[in-house]
Amino acid sequence: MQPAGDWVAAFPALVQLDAPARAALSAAGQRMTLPPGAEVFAPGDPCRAWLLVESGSVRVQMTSDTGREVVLYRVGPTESCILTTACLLGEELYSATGIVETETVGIAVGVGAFRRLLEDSAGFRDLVFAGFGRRFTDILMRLEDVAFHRLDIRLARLLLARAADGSVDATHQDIAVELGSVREVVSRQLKTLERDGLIQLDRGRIEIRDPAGLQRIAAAG
Amino acid sequence: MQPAGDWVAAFPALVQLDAPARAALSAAGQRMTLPPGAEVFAPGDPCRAWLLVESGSVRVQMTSDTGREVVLYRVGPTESCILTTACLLGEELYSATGIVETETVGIAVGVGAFRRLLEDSAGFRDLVFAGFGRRFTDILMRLEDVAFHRLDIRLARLLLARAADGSVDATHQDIAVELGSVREVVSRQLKTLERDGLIQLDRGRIEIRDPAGLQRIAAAG
DNA sequence: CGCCTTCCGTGACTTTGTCACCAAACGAAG
DNA sequence: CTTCGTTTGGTGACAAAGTCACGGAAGGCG
Repeated sequence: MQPAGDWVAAFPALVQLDAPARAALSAAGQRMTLPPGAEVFAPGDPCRAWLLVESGSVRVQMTSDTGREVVLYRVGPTESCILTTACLLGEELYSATGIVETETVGIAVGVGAFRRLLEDSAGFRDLVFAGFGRRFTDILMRLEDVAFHRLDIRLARLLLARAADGSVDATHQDIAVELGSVREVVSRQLKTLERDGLIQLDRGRIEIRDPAGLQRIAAAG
Repeated sequence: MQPAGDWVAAFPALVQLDAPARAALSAAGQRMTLPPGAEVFAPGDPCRAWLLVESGSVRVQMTSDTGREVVLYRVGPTESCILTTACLLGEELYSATGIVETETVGIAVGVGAFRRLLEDSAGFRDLVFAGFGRRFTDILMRLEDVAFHRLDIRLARLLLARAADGSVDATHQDIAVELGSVREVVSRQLKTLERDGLIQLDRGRIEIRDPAGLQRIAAAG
């Protein structure tokens, strides 16, 4: 726990808040650091607090009864988790899992304080709901992707999006979860891309050899 | 347009509103009747008003670039459309289509009045956001369904859910859109169910012959 | 009745998912 | 360094679902 105003001041997103709201956030927010792999919430959990990420990244994914998984979205710095907001507002239980990806510093605001802030601060309301609206569209895109788009196209797009320095660090399983598919299929697709000279496979890593070629595949859908 | 308070009084969901909010809603809301088939909004449209259904039903569905469609949810009496709320809050464009199913009487509240009501009325905020939270979970369920559940199971469930009086009035195409699949596949599955004596097919209609048998299939996943 | 539109059935083929194994690469313990 | 268990990746055989291309049957309507 930090002195009041310390972490609040560090949030660009919070400058729009009026003084009383910032003070209330400081007082009510519990600041915490979570290690990679930590489970922030799981399906069936009641929602006890509104969550705001200061630094790091939390991955939110859904698991089916058959064990298959799909990544819904990630919560990055200055963002809040739409599922948490939805659960708080609708008084529902979590229906997905939140997993810390990189060490994350986050603020937890208890239900009571969250509701009070929503009541009292127009700035806080904007903060909460603007993000909400934008994330909702993201989820719909994800639904469209999984339901309608071919896997090779989505795979090519993911590789391009993730290829920070010409390579992607991820296992085939990681990628399958990202796309809502399964390892075997992803492995085969990657093997084909390798045979065609577009990428080169290593254990836990994929080197991009022909970005333009991947672009061509990605643009096909 | 009705006299102030007329239609507002008819809404069970609105009793929680305080007098000023009800007056504001009465003044700002545009009451309108829409025929079946009317398009309430389409992808790319800007969101000009918050929508509330008084009677009837609006189907919200997403269309992919390849022409495939999937029903996201329906908006029934006393409900509002989560996508509209999300677009208003996030200042985004519509990403789906809203189509009137049965003749619908609805209230449209302009953006300005919507924002003012959100600011001024705690009751209105509750009204808007409680529904929002619940619908969001529905969408996640839909995503899980489309991504992970077998079609025969989802089909059996749909038939049972829709079999009001022992039969379902829908074309195979209707059902395919409902499930996010395609007509040919649905036709084949239905044919199999008919061969197994679980249903009987007519043009635009499906008679349920063995609900227990369908239950067994539906329970398998 | 003839004509047109909608709805349904089906074969052939592609893509994706499931199941069952195996092998290579890695890492921790001895 | 070797052993051994775990993680990761590869592959064949098959099932489920989607795509493409038809063609035919049922209804509506002049």
